[in-house]
Amino acid sequence: MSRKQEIQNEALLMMKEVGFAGMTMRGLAKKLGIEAPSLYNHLKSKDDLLIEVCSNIALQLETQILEVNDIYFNAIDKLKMAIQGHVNVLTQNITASYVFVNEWRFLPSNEKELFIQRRDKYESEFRRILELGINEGNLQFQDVKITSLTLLSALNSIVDWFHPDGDLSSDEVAKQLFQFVGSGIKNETEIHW
Amino acid sequence: MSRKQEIQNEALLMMKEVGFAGMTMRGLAKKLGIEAPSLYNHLKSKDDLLIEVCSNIALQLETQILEVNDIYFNAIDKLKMAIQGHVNVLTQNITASYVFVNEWRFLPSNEKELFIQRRDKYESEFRRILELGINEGNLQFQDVKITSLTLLSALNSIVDWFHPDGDLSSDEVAKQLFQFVGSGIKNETEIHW
DNA sequence: CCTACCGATCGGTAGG
DNA sequence: CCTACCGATCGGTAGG
Repeated sequence: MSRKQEIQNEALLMMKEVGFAGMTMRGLAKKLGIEAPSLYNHLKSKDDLLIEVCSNIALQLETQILEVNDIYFNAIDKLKMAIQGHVNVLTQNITASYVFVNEWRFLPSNEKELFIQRRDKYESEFRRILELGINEGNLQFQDVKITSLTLLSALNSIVDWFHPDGDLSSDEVAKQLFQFVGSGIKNETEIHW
Repeated sequence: MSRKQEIQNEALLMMKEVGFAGMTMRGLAKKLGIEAPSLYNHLKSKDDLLIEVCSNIALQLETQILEVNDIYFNAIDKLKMAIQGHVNVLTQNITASYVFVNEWRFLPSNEKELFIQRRDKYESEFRRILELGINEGNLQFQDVKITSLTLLSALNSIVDWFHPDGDLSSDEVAKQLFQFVGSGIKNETEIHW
């Protein structure tokens, strides 16, 4: 692992623990056993550490959803795949994903705007799947936009509790989250608000 | 509105915009048209501003869930009420709730520990409802703990997009979120993972 | 509510 | 990767 990656990894742990604003370059250097100015031989600013992790996770998520939407499948299967893919990216980079979810809003303004655009695009790809399911007659939602936002937040919430060495695999988590969208209440039960 | 409340309100807006760590007492004072040291006639520390908003929202949520669990009702109705109550508290204090959801982890350590305890208690009250529903035979979940965590995150995500002057009322949002838990996928649809 | 000010700490640079 | 250091800014206090 290169020195730069070591720094990135340590920075991730620190950003998760105290937030991006709470992380100091001196504190980061200390954890690595070097002096703060030495960090700047490997990166050009503190902001860079946040930018790298956010765009890294974003790229993985984007790649995954585009693959799903490129395939000719029905919406239910696409939804499964999209959820599975999303959960996989997050669980395989659990610390980075925690920072991605919780600290992206502290990106410098230019990168923040770009990030928001990418996030909105990603959300719209998810929404496309839900809309396909409605057209196919297999899904029904009052408001697709709210549903997609809520679904993504539900998926992202795994960064708060998932442990890679726990008893649940990424696929098992994905399965549960998929079922959460549609089968919590048994079919026999009458639902009137 | 008292001076202290004016300061709290302005602090909320600023914490939402730049985060608790990003908010400075000088910046806050400037928005209020006074000098930074003057703030300390109304509060004793910057931390106090965060503590107050977090415990304020927490108390409202606790009061509400205990009411629901005190009533003799079936789980489906309780779940509706709990969701409705949660959504109501958040929508009626939308900026404070945003800070509550996103900034509680920057509470000073003593208050943070207390907060986590209260949050866990709240989550367990929600879980009780889900477990009641399972016992009644109207609800089914693979893992109740994960479901309750996911559900609460889904509910909390409204702080990201809800606008009090938008076209959706608090009750309409609650209704949609309730349906999200259990009726996204039509009953006729075969679900096999 | 103000002026004057404190010690501490920040991200980052110069130069080697 | 280091020492030496910069200007800027932080939360907060003293005293009125």
